[in-house]
Amino acid sequence: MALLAETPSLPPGAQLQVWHQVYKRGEALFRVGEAFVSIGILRSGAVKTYLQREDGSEQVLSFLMPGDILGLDAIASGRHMRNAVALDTTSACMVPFEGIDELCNTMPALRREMMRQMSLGLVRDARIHMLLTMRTADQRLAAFLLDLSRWFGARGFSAREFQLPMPRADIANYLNIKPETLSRALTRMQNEGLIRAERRRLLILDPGKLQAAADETSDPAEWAMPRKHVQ
Amino acid sequence: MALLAETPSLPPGAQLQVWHQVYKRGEALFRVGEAFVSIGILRSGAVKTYLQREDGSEQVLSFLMPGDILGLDAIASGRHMRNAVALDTTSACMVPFEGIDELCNTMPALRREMMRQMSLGLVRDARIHMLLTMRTADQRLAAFLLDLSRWFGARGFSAREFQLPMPRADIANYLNIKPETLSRALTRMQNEGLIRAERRRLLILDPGKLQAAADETSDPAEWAMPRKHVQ
DNA sequence: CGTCCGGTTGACAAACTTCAATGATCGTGG
DNA sequence: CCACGATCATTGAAGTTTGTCAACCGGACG
Repeated sequence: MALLAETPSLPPGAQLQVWHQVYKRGEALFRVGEAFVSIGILRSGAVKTYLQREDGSEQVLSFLMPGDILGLDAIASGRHMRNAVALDTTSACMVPFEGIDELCNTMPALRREMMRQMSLGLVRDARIHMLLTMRTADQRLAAFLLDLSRWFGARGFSAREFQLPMPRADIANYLNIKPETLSRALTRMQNEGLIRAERRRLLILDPGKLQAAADETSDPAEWAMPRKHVQ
Repeated sequence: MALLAETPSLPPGAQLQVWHQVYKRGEALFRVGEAFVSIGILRSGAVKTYLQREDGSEQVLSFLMPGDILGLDAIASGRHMRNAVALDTTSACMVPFEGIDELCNTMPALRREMMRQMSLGLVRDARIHMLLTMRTADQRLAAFLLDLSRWFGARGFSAREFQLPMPRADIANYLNIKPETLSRALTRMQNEGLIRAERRRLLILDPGKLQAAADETSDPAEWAMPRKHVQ
């Protein structure tokens, strides 16, 4: 998000107080209910966001990687709507929303970029929805690994070999399965030669088969084919 | 969304070409890939949005009710990112996004309202995420019915008795269960006196128990209690 | 009045969770 | 430097939930 990342090309008289902040593994960037003062752009490291259930268990909502923006869902209420903690040493660029809001009045480009980012957030959430509703744990895992792979690939890193930024428990929680199920799915994929996973190192041996595993359908013919009216 | 709903209080010289449109059950408001020209505010009826999977099956992403806004996720790419079809006779107020975008430059209040709406969309998606990751089909169903109930209640309708705007198959798809499972869950809840469901009419007999069913936890003690660093 | 579609029910199979135990790795303090 | 405990990950066996297949029912509609 170039427009938020730097301060050049600001109209004369405008200023945006921006600062960097570093978080150690486990530190909270913000918590549910906290007043919303600034959004953050992740610079390095990784972050997970999550909510607490009534029964006390937690639900991981998203993993954020460098370039991602935190806190946009807090705009409506002025309070943060989810917890965000660093999964590792993480640095973020914090920008007071007050200032952004002001600048949006005089900088149409910034306003459009903000809206674009929020729109992207909605698209991403739909993507997560599709991920969560895949039939089997293996499918979800395959799709998740491919997502990560593409993320790294798109940024010039190896799409074949990378470090998982989060522990198994968080991946399992995110995919809505138990860690045991995740572990079994991983070993299955290893035995079939799709991947190699040891600790946090992940090696994708056969991207094609991994994609096939993500797309796999139980039934050959139709499934829940859109009914009438679809033409 | 008052600011988008009417055209009064526009600055002199501004105009927003707004029109109403009526869709019959099954008609598409828009489809994936279509150029994004206008957002829609649902006036009456109900809409579902969905995406097609690689295997041809569909995944319902959301149900929209009067007051909800359609198409905000299309801003980033300029193309619609999901299909939207009317679940019943539906009227929507269509507003060209071009015009909104222009007006945002001169109407800070409109800009803020747009951002607020998108932010609300992000919050809602997180809510769906929490719904989808509930443990059992019964929990998801209970939570879903309560959501509907609150929606009606908040708008002056009966929170106890209302019409389900969508068929069973769509509810099941949305909750990521099979229609058979949904049917069984419904009969279970009827047998326990929580609800009464026949055809599309839903009667909530015991809201307290229904809420309890949604919150139910298998294990008494801890589950996935947030680990360290949570203080 | 028969057909079609949406919904329900039963029996069985598959996927996932639960409980329990073991192993590996890592940071910390003796 | 090593030992220790804690965390993280893996595995097995048994239990629960959900999916699958097939049949059936009843209202809507032509």
